[in-house]
Amino acid sequence: MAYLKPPGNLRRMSNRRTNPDFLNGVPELVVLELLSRRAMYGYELVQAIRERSGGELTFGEGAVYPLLHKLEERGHLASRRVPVGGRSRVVYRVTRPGKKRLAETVGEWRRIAASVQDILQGGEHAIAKALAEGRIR
Amino acid sequence: MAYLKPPGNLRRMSNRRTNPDFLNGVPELVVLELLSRRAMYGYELVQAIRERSGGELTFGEGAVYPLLHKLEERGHLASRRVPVGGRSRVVYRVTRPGKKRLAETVGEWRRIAASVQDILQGGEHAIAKALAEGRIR
DNA sequence: CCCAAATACATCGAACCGATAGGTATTGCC
DNA sequence: GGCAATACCTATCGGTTCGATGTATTTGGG
Repeated sequence: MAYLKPPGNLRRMSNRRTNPDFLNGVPELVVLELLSRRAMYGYELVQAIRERSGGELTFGEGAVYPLLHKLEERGHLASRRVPVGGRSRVVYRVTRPGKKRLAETVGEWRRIAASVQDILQGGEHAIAKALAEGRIR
Repeated sequence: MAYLKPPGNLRRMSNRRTNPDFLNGVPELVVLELLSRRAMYGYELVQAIRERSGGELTFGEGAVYPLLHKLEERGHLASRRVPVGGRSRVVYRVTRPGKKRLAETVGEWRRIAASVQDILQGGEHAIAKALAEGRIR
């Protein structure tokens, strides 16, 4: 069954069904961050993301499971099967390379978020800073 | 000619060439924001984005021009040709619907950025806030 | 004891988006 | 003339998210 967004939230106005604005790369960042604190299985992760973001971020299973597989392939995650009452859970944890990747990703996010913030505030200080550092001339 | 990122920045480790992380929707947001302050032509906009973001955001012509056309098609921008010394510039300004769109986009950005920030800081207050507002249970 | 709901895993394709690479043409400077 | 900078534009490619869909087990209400 599909997970509905909380009732208060209006659906994205354009009837877009893919790649919503600003969410590119966010699932990976969030998954790595949450798993770096505690090993979890896929379904648990889906719930955790929604709860942790106060319902703002809701990545369904269709987004999370393929991502977990991809991250494991790349060596950023490792999994082990845990039998729980006749049912089998696949629990993921972040590997050392995964933690490195997470650190890089967080840095990238912060830099971009700061840049966008600067532009939205019409700030001139970004320009002054860049000039001082010789990044632009 | 392609625009190179500043020398200090390490290139994205995976040899990705398209749709880098976290930049989805950002070009549109930035273009609307900058044009809402001052009408500009395409080439000018490309420079302005780089300068305003201190070299962090560099959207080349190949990203900006198609975006301008798309936004004009949707009625968010209007253009007029201005001949300048035998050369012709296409100057864009934000329409009223465009300003509405900008406001919505800024709101969306802020909400998502705040959510990601919360998760990165391991904050529990997002959960408490959502509980108080009944967004999750 | 039956059935609905929740749990748990998983795949696939549609639609979309940014950027590289390519192209044309003019202007100004040395 | 040669070259950089200005100014515009498009085709195409790779990569991404998410809805739809499917299977199977456990739990709880009546």
